[in-house]
Amino acid sequence: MATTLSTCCYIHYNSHKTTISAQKLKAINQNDKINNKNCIKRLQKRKLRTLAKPNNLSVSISLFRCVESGNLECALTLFEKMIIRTDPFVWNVIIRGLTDEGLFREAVDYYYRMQFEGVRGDSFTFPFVIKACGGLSLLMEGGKVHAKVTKIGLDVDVYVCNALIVMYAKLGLIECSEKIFEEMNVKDLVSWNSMISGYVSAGDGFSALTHFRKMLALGMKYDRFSIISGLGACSFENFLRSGKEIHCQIIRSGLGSDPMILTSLIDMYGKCGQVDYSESVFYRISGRNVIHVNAMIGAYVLNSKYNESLSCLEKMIRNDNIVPDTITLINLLPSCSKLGELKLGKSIHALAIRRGYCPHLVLETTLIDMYGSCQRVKEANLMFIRMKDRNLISWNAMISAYVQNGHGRVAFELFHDLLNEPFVPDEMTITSILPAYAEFALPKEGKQIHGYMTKLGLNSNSFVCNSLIYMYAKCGDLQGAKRTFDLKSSQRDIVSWNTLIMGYAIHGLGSISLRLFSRMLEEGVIPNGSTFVSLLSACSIAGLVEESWTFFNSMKKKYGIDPGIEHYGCIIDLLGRVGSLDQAKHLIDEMPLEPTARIWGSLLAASRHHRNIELAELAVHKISSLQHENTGSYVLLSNMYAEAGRWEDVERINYLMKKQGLERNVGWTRIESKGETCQFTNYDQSHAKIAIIYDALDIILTKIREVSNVDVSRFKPKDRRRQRENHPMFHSVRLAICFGLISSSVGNSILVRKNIRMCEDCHKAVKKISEITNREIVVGDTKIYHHFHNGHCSCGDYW
DNA sequence: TTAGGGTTAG
Repeated sequence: MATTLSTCCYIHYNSHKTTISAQKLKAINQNDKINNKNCIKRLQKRKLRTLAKPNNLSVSISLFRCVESGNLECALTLFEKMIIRTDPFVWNVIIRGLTDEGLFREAVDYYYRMQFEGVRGDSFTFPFVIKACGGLSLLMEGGKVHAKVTKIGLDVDVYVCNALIVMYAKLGLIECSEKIFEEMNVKDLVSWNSMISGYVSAGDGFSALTHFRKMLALGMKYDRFSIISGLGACSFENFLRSGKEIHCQIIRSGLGSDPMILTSLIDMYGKCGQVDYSESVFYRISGRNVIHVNAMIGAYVLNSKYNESLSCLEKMIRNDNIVPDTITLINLLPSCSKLGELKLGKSIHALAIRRGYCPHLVLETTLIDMYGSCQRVKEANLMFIRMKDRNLISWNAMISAYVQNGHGRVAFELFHDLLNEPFVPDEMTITSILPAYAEFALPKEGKQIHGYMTKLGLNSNSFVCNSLIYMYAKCGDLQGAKRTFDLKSSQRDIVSWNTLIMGYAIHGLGSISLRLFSRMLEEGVIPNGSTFVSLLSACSIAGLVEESWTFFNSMKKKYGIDPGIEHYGCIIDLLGRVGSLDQAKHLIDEMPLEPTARIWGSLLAASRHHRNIELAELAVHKISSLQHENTGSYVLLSNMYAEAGRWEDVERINYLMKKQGLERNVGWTRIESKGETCQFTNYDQSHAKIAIIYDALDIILTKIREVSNVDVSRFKPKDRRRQRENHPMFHSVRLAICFGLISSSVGNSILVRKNIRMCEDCHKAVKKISEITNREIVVGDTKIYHHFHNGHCSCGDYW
């Protein structure tokens, strides 16, 4: 359609010059509000008297009828066939038709063509053209049109001014709207409504409400649009009291059954956190429509009542014959994400396709989010790839889906692709990608992304600030985390405290975590469930057994917090650490919550540490039955089998993995040296200084062999070969550490990062290296940081 | 023939 219209615009660019007086026609209707029928009659009457070409009149009428009935193609065909187009009326009808259809570019093109053909725009032309400029989001066009109306003296016309108020608000220039509004000599109801709604769309609910009240104080008569904007202002600012006042006003003024107002009321109460009030409005509506249902579902979702949102739709389909539309699906999908209802999410996707709702930018973005939340990153990616249009939010959703599912490296690649797109990353992009940096990056890279954020002016938001604290801690730069925490005191919240407590925890500095907790209480910050996850992790990693139990028991007693699955996870880690495997298994069986893959993962780690293959097999089986991504647990079990020389079982696991399409992650270790980041894989030969690295490794190998527990001689010859192939002697972590040793000054500490957990043999070896070289060696894996010093590790040999 | 309008993604 758009192409056809554009073609029409340009093919007939040079048409005939004006012969009909525009002023005459303008005079006909200038002050009248007439309906279609009257207009046609009047046109016929007047034109029969004044126009020399009655044929042109009938075309004008037909053209108008076409636009009125929505047949724009027909109107355009008629328009192009007109020999004389000097009457602004026909241009106005066409421009209006295009604007109403959302074809803003074409509408503006016709306006320029009108000028080209020497037809002057009138007070009817400009409101349409200004609306089209607002729709195009082009300040340049809008500004030119504004200059034009000022030049020809139409800047005093109420309709023109009202259109300008709306246009500037849409362009994000609310100050310009304000200026026009203030300078208007005569303001009508639409002027007030446009200004109030402009403030709401600019996110300034306070000014919107002030103007709403001012309008009432001036004795202006308000209408449904004033009310809708007023309620929008209350929703935006969480002004429940004002919302309730407007609700009373609605009832007093007899607007209580207006369907649009009822929708806004449901929405306002939902956004003010009063879903009960939303329900009360909703269930009193007679003749509910799909928009009411959508607003109610939105209110449920916003207030975390996901099951209620699903049953609401079910009831409405059954009792009110409501047919879900695109927005119903968009509102419902977050419930699938939060409840992990992948099956329902897929059904919604299928329904959207069947009903022809796709392609739809928002719907598809919500589907990416749903698939990402339900750990279906492949489906999310497929959705993303197939999208016809993408915006920054869809890119962010895809980056977030990768990060959430542990695909940090792909997320990095996508983030870099995004930098080549015409989008500027926003706070959400940064909070989405920062965990990927946290997962893999080193301090210098962490600082680089922080610098980039500062350049974009994106580090003042509390979400971003907390992500930064986490990222620094996870990059191994605890000082950076602490510095961000101290500097951002104005954006600091409970999440900042929890994050820093967790930051020290993952570095095995549990005692500092505990001191921070005390300071947090002194500052009057009340702990929440996540605080205890951080604290219990701190105790567990640092081996503070007694403290762990004290905190766990105080949660309910002292703070009224019911232990969640994460808290049980920390206690199971702790029981694993002290070797109480039976107790850990017993706790899993007896706890009041359904065990998750993470819980079984804790038991698996404990089983690995205490060489309990039977329990490890059970844990892996449970993880598989939860349909959780299973690569890590299979690899761990496979390694246990290998350590025990059970190669048939290793083969079986490999077969299982292959059957399920799972691939072992290629292990690597990264290190920063003299401004550069180097990455090593096992048995790596690619580094420029690899010969010196292997020489250095040779020198310390003799010492390392003393602590290695891999006794090749106890295997059969065939197994011995395989054992040698899997020997950790040249594992990436050792190569990276040796590179660190030869490229840094004696005494300096060495920091490396791994993408998978350290094997036991390397852990023993690095302890020994720290002793013989008298260096502090810090190794960060996906879970914690190991600080090796003088033959000991901060993890207490449990990770 | 003109202006303002309900529910929509992280």
